[in-house]
Amino acid sequence: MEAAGKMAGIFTQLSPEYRQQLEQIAVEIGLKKGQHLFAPGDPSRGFYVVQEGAVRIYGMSLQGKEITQEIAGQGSAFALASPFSATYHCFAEALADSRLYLIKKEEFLDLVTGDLKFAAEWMRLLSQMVIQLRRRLVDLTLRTPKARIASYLLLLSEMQNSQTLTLPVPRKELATLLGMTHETFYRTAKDLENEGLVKFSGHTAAIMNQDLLAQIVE
Amino acid sequence: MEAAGKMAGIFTQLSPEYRQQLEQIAVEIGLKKGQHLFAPGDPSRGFYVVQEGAVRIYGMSLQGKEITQEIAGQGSAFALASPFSATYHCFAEALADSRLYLIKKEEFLDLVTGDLKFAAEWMRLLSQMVIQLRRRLVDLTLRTPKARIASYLLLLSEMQNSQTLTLPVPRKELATLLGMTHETFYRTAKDLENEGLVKFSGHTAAIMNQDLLAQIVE
DNA sequence: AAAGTAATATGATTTGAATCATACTGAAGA
DNA sequence: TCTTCAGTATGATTCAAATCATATTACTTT
Repeated sequence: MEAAGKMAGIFTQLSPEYRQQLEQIAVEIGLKKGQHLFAPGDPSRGFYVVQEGAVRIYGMSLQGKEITQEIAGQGSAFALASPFSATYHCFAEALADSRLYLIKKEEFLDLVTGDLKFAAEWMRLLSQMVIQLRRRLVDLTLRTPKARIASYLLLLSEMQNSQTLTLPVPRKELATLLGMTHETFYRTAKDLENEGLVKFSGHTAAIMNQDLLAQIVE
Repeated sequence: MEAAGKMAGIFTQLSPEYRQQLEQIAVEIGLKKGQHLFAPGDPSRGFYVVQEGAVRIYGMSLQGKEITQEIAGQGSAFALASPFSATYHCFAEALADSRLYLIKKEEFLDLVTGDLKFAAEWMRLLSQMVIQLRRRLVDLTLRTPKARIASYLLLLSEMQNSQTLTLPVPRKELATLLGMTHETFYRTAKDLENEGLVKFSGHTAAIMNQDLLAQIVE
């Protein structure tokens, strides 16, 4: 497993102590780009941590429309709720050739249900996921595409602690994460550029005016 | 606290054993219709169980647009993630004169972090909340208003185990729960009526054609 | 019973984002 | 190197739902 500094997402908040315990039982898994790891209804094997590459978690309507729920890059964990569920409830697909750790549900449950402090940390972690998901729900339903993009850029800036951001995936993918079509994303991103707030270039983005960007979020 | 049969929502799944323990530490609280229980940023006191009445949990954009996240009726618990958080993150408002139980976070944490089985159940509960929230997110972004209404009616039917449903709140309120304006709700509901799938009347709804309704969801 | 308010209901209009269409660009593969 | 394909970019059009406006009906409350 990566050093804490390379961990991304909420999973970071777990104590090193317990991350080490998980490391003990982690099983390595390889995935080719485009390969699916699981789909709704598949029996849950456990949760995953991305060692290398990136995995997209998404839901789909029966008409085939998709919404990306999460993009798990290096160090991120996903399907964290699955050890307590019989099946997976969404799709997971490798966005690039990837190496993952699988933490098998049975072994994980043995650990977490046998250690009060570990359990307490895991409850905190799940609670934070609930709170973040609620926030996301409010964002997607109440905010404009422009505000969602601005908000996401500021989030990245905070996570990477820099005004120059490395986008975890092609911009095309960001669109579906932010609940819009890629056309809308490109157009709106261009608007932000024209207003001098950001500058996109390849898989990076530079925040030119943080204050104005924050204003758009509100 | 009510008998298990009167409990609604995910909280029901907690063992009676632990519900009893919570009952020991529950503090009764009264709320007048329209009164606010908490707002984003307020220090979290713990979570609540509705004994009588109904509470609406909602988020708000800075422009004042609202999205109802949850309507907690008799027997439902809300703010279940709050014991692990310093503050509340949304609004809670009484939809009617209500009596609630407050389960204070400190006492709850003492209980849950001191009993491995209780902790395990609570982790399962939080995991299910995560899964349900994800499903809701997919629904709100991918499904049409019509499908969302149909889906909700079927959910109610399942929960109440009947084709004749008691709506927990005025239809007006359901609209914001389902992520649409009340105008859209009334119109779309009327469409469903005209197609002979449901029949609304006051605070009840009758499912006339379950199969067709299920077809619309898909 | 009257008055006032909240909920239900619908019509007309606007609008923001999806959709459809097409083109350009740059990276990866043959 | 040439080809192919994925990603980026924009224009034109459509469309569903929000918004604005206004009634009507059903509850409270006095």
